[in-house]
Amino acid sequence: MKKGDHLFLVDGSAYIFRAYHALPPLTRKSDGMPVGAVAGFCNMLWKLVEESRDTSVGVAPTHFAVIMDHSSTTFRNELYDQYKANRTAPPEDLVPQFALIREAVRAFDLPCIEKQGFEADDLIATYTRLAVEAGGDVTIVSSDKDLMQLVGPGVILYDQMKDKRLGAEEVKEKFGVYPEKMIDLQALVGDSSDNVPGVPGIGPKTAAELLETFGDLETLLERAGEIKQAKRRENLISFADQARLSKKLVTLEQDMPLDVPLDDLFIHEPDGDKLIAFLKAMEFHTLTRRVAAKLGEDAGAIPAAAITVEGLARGPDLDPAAGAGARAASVTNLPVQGDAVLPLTPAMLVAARREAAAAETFDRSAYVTIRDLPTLSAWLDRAAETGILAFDTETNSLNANAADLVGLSFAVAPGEAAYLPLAHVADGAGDLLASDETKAGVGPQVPLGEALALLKPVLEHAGILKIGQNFKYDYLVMLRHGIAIAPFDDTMLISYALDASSSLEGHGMDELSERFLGHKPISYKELCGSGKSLKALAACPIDKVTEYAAEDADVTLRLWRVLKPRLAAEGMSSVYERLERPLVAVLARMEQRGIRTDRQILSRLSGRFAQRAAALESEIAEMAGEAFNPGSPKQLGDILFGKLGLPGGKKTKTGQWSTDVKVLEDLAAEGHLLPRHIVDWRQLTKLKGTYTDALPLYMDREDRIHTSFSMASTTTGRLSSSEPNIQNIPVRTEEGRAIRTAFVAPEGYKLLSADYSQIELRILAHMAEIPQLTKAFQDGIDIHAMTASEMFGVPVEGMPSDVRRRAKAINFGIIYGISSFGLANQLAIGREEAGLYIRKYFERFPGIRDYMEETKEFARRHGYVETLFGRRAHYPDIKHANASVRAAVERASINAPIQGTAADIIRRAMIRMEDALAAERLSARMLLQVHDELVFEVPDDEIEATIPVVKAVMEGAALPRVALSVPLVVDARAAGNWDEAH
DNA sequence: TACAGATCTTA
DNA sequence: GTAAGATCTGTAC
Repeated sequence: MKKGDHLFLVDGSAYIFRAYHALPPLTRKSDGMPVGAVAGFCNMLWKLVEESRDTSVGVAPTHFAVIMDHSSTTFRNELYDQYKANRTAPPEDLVPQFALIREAVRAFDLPCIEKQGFEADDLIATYTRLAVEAGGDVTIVSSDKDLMQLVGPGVILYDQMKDKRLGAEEVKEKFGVYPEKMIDLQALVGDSSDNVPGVPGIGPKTAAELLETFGDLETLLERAGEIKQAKRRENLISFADQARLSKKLVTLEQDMPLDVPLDDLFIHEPDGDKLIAFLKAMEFHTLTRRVAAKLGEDAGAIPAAAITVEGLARGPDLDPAAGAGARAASVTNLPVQGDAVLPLTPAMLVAARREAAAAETFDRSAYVTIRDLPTLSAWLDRAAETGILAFDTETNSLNANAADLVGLSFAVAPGEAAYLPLAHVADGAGDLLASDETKAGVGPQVPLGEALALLKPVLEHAGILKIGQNFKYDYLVMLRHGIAIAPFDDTMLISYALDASSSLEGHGMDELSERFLGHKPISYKELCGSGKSLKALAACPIDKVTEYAAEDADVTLRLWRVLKPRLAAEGMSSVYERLERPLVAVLARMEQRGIRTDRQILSRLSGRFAQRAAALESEIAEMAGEAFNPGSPKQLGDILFGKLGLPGGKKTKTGQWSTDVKVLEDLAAEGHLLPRHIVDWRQLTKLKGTYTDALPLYMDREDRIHTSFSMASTTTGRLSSSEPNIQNIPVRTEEGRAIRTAFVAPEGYKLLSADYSQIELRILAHMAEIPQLTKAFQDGIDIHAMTASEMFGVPVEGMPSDVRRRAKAINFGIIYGISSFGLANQLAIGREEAGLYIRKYFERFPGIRDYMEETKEFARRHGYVETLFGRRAHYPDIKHANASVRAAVERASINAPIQGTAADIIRRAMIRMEDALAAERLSARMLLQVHDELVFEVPDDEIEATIPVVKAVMEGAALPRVALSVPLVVDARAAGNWDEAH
């Protein structure tokens, strides 16, 4: 080993367990021997060997070894007899595979190193030290945090599964300390899986914070008395020795005796025959083919090695003289396609697809630019052959309602993708003076009309599945060209049905690609720039756009191959097929229609708001004694609590004075006029800035506003609305409600608003099976008054409005996963009183408490909760160590099934609505959805006939899948504008 | 120019 | 106490 050399150390034991648990059980066909972990191990090792030879990715190794654990007892057990005592024995079908895996490493001609009494980590630590001392670099292939202490100059950790390299900075980012402090951090935190005790009550965040403050473990333990938090201080003092013991346990031995010297890990010439013989014996057909192709060997000519369980029991036949490594002289680049063995179960298909996706690479230079009709035609024929066409539109705008097509991209198989430019112009040709010659400067393009004529039958062909990412956009763009795409799949929605979660990332293509394909696609920014340097897509060079656009289609197709089988494997097909996919076209049409808006009303309101705000502003300045920006919480805080010396209450988490409405209202209640004015000023400027000034900017030539609904941005299944958000148009105050009068129906039409009454409480009554609530809903009784009557013993007749108000707040609180803190806030009462109310409520309705506990338990057991229709919301943080974080996640998990079931129900209503209206020959058009409300545009003379149809569809939307024990009630009203209809 | 934080709007 | 999105300010780049 010398300077410039590079040692790869594979943490073999970790590899085995990951391979075993990540993959479904697999047995050798011929004799049923379990080989799943062996298969996973070989695939990962082969991939690593292949990748590491690609010097463009990293530095090619000169030395290479696979390190294994030898046995379960090590020198650490002498330090602490409980070390790793809680480890369970490895699974029965994994045990025989250990020997096979050692055999596999030898087949790869790589040294397989282990030593009695030491862990693999100690061997890794020792080899690492020696290599660094010799001037070499080290890559440790593992993601185990126990190894992070070794990271430093020349030493990195490589997580092969995630394709992540960890240096000192990444360790710091992950754990808050640099690698040299990792030992101290682990000593404090402990490790439950290794039974390292640590200090109770100290987790990674606290440990990093303490080490930041005190420097190192010893100093911290000596000065523990200075710590403010009582519990933490006590624990650090009484468990100091336990922390010191933990430190010994987690410290890796860097100077253990070695049987194989470092220099013997040098990579030799390969012996492909031996590897192929082994792989054939294991009956890993795909990998055998892949390896043979890469090494230029004829697999058929090589006999399988004789490997049997019995043979292994006698001890493997060692051949230390054999060469090493798998270095090919000629590298062929045959993509491996298809599933080698027909998978037998959905889970196996998922695993096979995931494995295939991880192995496939991206070659942007293979993408094709389609410049003539025959080429386009050939691509569409290919789509007809495969039955699959991943498809993406490239446009000049993010707004699908206004976007013009610039080009289309297609993929028919992984790596087989093309771009069809349709409306590209030479750079600088955007202005009116551009001549035809300038436009011709980008080369020939298929005329739009001819391209669409060829595409339409394919995009509407029942035998060809179109695949998109965020397909509503592409659907809408093509709809505007007279093409209604069918059938289709949407990878964004598949991902959403599978993985909706508040803490996981979103479902955008770039994120999904990195998560599932380990590939980072070209970003729009890289292609077109951003900000000032932003260039129109149509003006970007076609060869660059080809790489970008074809890659998007390619990525979409590969994502579909990985994600689609998961639906069946995880039981989520019906959510996707009944609640997600059918809504795409419905929403696309709603967005396309838009809602008519009265520009004059908005402008009059803007004027009125401006005038009143200006008057307030001058009064505010006068009272403050100086002009300042009332819209700046910072300046306002300084004036109120600094200059004027008013009693300031709360501070925000950034240390600023809080000036939110509650603080200001409290001050106003004490008789201060300035805060009152600020509150009024804020309301006026809010209404003006967010609504009356902003809405006209979204109006089209027909005075209609087209919002964009997002189907995949909530955890619960609700939709969201943006640009503009029509789901938060004011309604509570009179001034705010005036804005709703600007949403109108055109001449000869009315707006019809239909909303579910108390849908979430009804769902709660059903799900928690509360007899009193169910009965009240069945009898049509005022539910809040009934609750108040039960709780406070007040008769419903002549009930004071304040008693009902309190009960109403509690009912809502229950849906939100009640806490005494929240209820106290809502009702402006003390925490104790709020807690009393809650206890009283649970006494009256014990079923609700049971339901809440059961929901939390379900979430803890599964990591997700479910709606009545099977939609899942994932909460991976349900067992979070921080109690307040955990409580927040618990509340969310209580709310999600209720909110989500309501969302599912209105989705079902929307999906059925158009057909139901058409069946009655009604021409009502659905325009908006606001969580529990649908807004329609209805011809004057059809209103009477439409209302019962709309109500019937909405009230029956849970059926037949779910028969609720309570009725769903819908209130519907029609008027000239949204305010009066609502 | 980009982003986080505070605030406010809805169901 | 649940679920969202928009706007404005202030600061970092």
